[in-house]
Order: sequence, then C-alpha cells, then structure tokens
Amino acid sequence: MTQTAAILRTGRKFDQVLRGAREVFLADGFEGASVDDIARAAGVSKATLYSYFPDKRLLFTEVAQTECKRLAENVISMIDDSKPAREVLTIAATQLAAFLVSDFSQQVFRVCVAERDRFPELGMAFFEAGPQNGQRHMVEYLEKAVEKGELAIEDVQIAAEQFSELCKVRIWTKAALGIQTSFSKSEIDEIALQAVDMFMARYGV
Amino acid sequence: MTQTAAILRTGRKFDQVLRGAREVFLADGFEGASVDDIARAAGVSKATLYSYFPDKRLLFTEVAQTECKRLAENVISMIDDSKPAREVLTIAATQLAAFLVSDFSQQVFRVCVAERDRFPELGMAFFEAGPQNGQRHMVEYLEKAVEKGELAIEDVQIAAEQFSELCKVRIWTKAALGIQTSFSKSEIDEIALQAVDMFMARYGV
DNA sequence: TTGTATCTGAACTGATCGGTTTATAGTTTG
DNA sequence: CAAACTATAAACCGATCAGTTCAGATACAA
Repeated sequence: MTQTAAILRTGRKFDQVLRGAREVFLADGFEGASVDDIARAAGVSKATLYSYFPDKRLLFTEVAQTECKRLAENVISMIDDSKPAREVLTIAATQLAAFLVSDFSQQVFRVCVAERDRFPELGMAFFEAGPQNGQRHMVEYLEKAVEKGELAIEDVQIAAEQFSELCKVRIWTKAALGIQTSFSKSEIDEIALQAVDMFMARYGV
Repeated sequence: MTQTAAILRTGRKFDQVLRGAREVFLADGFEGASVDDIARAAGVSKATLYSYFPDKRLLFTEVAQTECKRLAENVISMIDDSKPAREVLTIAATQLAAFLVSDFSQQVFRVCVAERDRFPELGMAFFEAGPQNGQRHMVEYLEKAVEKGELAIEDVQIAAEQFSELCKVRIWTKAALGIQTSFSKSEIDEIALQAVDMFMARYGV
C-alpha cells in the first residue's frame, strides 16, 4: 500500500516529474491528461518519465496520495480552545468555508469524483485525509466544550458533520459545478456567521 | 440555447437513440462513453445515430438537458402546506435526502463535475434545474409558514439553502466519493430528523 | 410492382494516446 | 581518458475513437 510498486524515488528528476504530473492531473483529470503533456509540463522527456514511473496509473496514484497528505496537514490547527465557543466556531467556520471552495480543495475533489470508478480507493483516501480527519478534530473540540458546559450536544459526531456541512451553504455547490469560482471575504464571512448562528441556536446553552 | 443546433427531433429512432445515450453517458461520463457503445445500447447503427445528431457533444448536451428537466419535476410536489411546519419539513427532508443520494442524482452530478471544463454551461443548467429550482419551492413554502407565524426567519433564501445542505449531512459526500452507495431507510430518517431538529431550533417560534 | 425514404453493418480515415525503442549526448566517477 | 550512468528527442507501434462512406436491406406508399 505504501510502496505501490517499483517506483524509483531517487534520481534528480523525480520531484520534477511529480510536480508536472500534479499540475496536469489536477487540471485535466486522469483521462484528460496525456503523458506527453505531463512530460512537457515537467520539463522532462517522456522516456525519462517512464524510467521513474512504470505507467500512467501509478504516476497518478502517487500524485493523489501526496495531495491527500498535504490536505490532511492543511486541515489541522484550525481550533483553539481557550476562547469562548462562539468565537472559536466562527474562526473555524470562516477558515473551513474558505478552504472548501479553494482551488486546491475543489480540484482534488473533482478528480476523486470523476475518477471514482477507475480508482475506487482514491475517494476513500481523500475522505479519510480530508473530511473525516477534519471532523475528528472538531469532535475533540466539541467534547471539551460540552465538558466545560459551553455547549449542549447529545451526539457530537453528527454535530461536527452538521457544522462542516453548514459551512458549504451557498458557496460549495456553485464552486463544484464551476458556476462561481472565486468568493469574496464578505461572502465567506456571511456563510460562516449563518453557520455559527444556526449551530449555536441548536447546541448553545 | 433551447435549440442548440440542427437536431432532427422527428424520426422513428430519435427517442431510441436518446435513451441509449442516456444510459451510457450516465454510466460512463462523456469521455468514457464511446459512440459505438451508445449505438449498440440504443439498438441502432452508428450511421443512424449520426443522422439524428451531428456530433457527440450535441448528443450529450441533449441528454443532459432532458435529465435536468426530469430532475426538476421530481423535486416539485414534495411540499404540502396544510400540515404543521415540523411535519412538512420532516417529509421534505426525508424525500430530499433520499433523492440526493439516489443513483440518478449522483450520476448526473458526477458527470457535471467531471465534464465541467468541457461543458461549462452544463453545470449551470443542472444547477438551475436541480438545486435552484428545488430551493425556489422551499422559499415559497417558508414564506407562507412565516406569514402564518409558524416560523421566524429573517432571510428565507439562506434558510432554504441551509435546509437542503443539512439533508446532505453524513450521506452525501460518501455517496459522491463512492464510499457508500446505498443507504437504509433508517439512515435517511436519522439525517432528516437531525436536519429538522436543527432547523426548528434555529427558526422555530 | 415500383419508387422512396430510412436503416444497417461494415469498412475506412485521420487523429490521439499510452507505451517502447533507438541512437545520441551529457555527466559522474575512478 | 574511459566506463557507467542518466537524460534526450524523435520515431514508432498498436489500440481506441469520432466521424464518414457506401452498398445493400427493410419498410412502406402509390
């Protein structure tokens, strides 16, 4: 699983190839990206590319795994206990909403959905690294807040899921369908505010 | 826009072609579907197919538009005033949640996302026929409920969007990523219940 | 029966793409 | 310098696919 197959991870041009592949795959998906395009984007000959990666699929999964790891790291550290719940949630909602409609997040999601049948394990990897990972942190925070008596939640798991879902309102679907691709700070803030208002109405003390 | 180009809508085999195209496109996406496959699925020769549709793109957009219209019709009539708000919302939430994770809805969404760059107008058509159309009905209902004093909502538009978003909690992302493709009635009911609970906590009188 | 329109199947074109090979040239190391 | 390694460009192969062509089959109307 960790070492999918015989991939030379050494060599001067390895990272260069990977960067080119990342760029083209995220832009065009798996089928849409031609190996020639990738080689060109990487500034490397096709033969060199094939000396590092035995085939296109393996190159793709390598890129996808790397991206999922980056995603996981990005999600962490959105939460800071000490402050009052409403404030913490507002900050988290704002950052989450902004992240959810970011180019990066959208491209990864798009490739996962588009390539779902060709790479069934990809959706799972993305889900664990992204949504599930973020929700785990959220659950931890909510539990502490409940202990402190700041919130009253029966089912913290579903509360966490509802919270992240509320951060998608109005903006996420539009981004996913390509209807609107950039969002102003005030649009984001408005959604975050509405999300927190609803969350606190339900779970506030 | 309505009449994308020269398409013969008459002829014995027109609907037959369209049905075959629907089947294959929804299953395989745009690139994944070969014209030969479509012709075979439609029980028609490729020459006949091309006598109705000048090219593959046009055939695809025709299918997509037709599907979006069907989608719109399905969304309507989920709402019945006379009953108390909580009951109406629960029924609507249950039906909406079930619809959102249905094979049909998922496949259409998937193709829209995957083919976003190739057909920018497709996402828009889907959005208008699906989410936006459904929300328009929801807004109408919410306005009446506010008038009757059953609900207290400042911004009915965002309330409607929050409502449909809450119906996706836990199930929708999993379905989109192919992690879980079928959902039990009790899973759906649980999500609907949680959605209504939260909605009523925020907007109930 | 004859004429007309539609449909069929199969072959074909031209283009793209994944993947391989080859002949060549630069770089490193001893 | 020479051997070993690494990279390159370009040609090439086999497969797939969109779209065309065409000779003949089918159906139907006068």
